[in-house]
Amino acid sequence: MTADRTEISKATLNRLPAYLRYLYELDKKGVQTVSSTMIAAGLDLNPVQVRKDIAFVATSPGKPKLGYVTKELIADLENFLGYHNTRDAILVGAGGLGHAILGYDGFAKYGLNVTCAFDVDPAVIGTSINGKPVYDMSRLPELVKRFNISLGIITVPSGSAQEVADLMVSAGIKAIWSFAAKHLNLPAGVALKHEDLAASLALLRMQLVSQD
Amino acid sequence: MTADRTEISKATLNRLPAYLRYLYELDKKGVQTVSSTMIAAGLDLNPVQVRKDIAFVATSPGKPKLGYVTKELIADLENFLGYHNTRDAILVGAGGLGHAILGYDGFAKYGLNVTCAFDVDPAVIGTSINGKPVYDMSRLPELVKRFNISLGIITVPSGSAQEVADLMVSAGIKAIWSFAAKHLNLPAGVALKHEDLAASLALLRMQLVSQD
DNA sequence: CTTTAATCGATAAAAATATAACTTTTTTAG
DNA sequence: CTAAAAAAGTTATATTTTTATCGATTAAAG
Repeated sequence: MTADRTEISKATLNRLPAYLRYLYELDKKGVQTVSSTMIAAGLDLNPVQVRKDIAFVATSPGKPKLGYVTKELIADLENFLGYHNTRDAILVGAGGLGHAILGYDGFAKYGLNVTCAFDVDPAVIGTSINGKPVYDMSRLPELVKRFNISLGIITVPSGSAQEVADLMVSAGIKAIWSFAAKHLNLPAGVALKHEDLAASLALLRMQLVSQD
Repeated sequence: MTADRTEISKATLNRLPAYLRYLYELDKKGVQTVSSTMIAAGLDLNPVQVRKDIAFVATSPGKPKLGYVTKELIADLENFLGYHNTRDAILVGAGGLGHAILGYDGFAKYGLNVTCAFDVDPAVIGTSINGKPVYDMSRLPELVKRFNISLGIITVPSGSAQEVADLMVSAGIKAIWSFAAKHLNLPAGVALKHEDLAASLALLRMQLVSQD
């Protein structure tokens, strides 16, 4: 195990970006120091939970009665989340969703740089979306290797998702962010994050139904 | 509480759509019965977990040595997840992501019908995306009330997300699906599902980094 | 300078979730 | 017709995650 002390929990990691966003807001308002109580109140969380989460990432301890120095905590979070350390990624599937992702420049802030896209549709191959070229799928292995890309985004229909994933893996990609409604089978050592919109929707509906 | 026995867990609810998708595949291949072991193997899960999850939704019990009848289990899952019971929704923010969602007809399968969109940009107001009209934001309350819409999708920049959410709530919307990178403050009784792409990305990067 | 109230950090308890162990049932094979 | 195998169902244990408690610290107010 490469764990420094105790491994950071998945749940914590999911909350950190929300803290960071909240801190940006406070900083913009000129708030110098921020307490875990304040963050918890702003994000509807438990103060103790916030404090524990922060303990993982903060380099300097918080002061009683004041809390943490806003700018320092922001820096610590950004470092921890790797926002300063940009990674190149490719995207496969320049359809509706793929188009939207390529068109969104906000990921740069999170240290993600989508360099180009791939597709099989001759209508989009050769075009450029938001300055990012769309290549033929067959060129994927070559380009991934040449630029040493480690992250791939999948926005193809579920029918071809596994095929695309296999191609990515064989080209050397080490992490896949998939928006396809399909379970992907990947070898150990390749990280996967599956964005399951159907599941999200199910969760929301369930809350909705249980009200009336 | 309307809980039949023990309340269904959030984690379970997140897995059910994946089961359903897998069952569709098997059914298409002509597989008559399916065991929890088979599902678990296909989706890299624990068989007991699958069995417990299924116990929540299945109307008829599984048979030892055989498992569940594929078509029956599909029907049970679809019913449970409410896929047959379509809900109307509106979307606010006809930008890149909003455009992609409006253009995607796959949500119908999940019982979600996005009827129309709203925006403030004169360039898109009055146009139609995938057959869905885009109205001026000011008409939102009127239309939500007229058609008794209960679900709203937010795809606006984070700066205006809270404002949009407030408008939705005051118009009578009871569930919000937000893609904005911003914590929303909502009154009790309004359900919220926040799609935090930054958090997803953080999770993925962390796995990636811990490899090398 | 002393008191006060707020907050941190650490530890403990509780709740939720996942995994494992065991028992029962039913099909298939000998 | 009986034994073996496979899988469901149930109960128990372990793990993870959240929440609560307590003493120590310290900026701010009197």
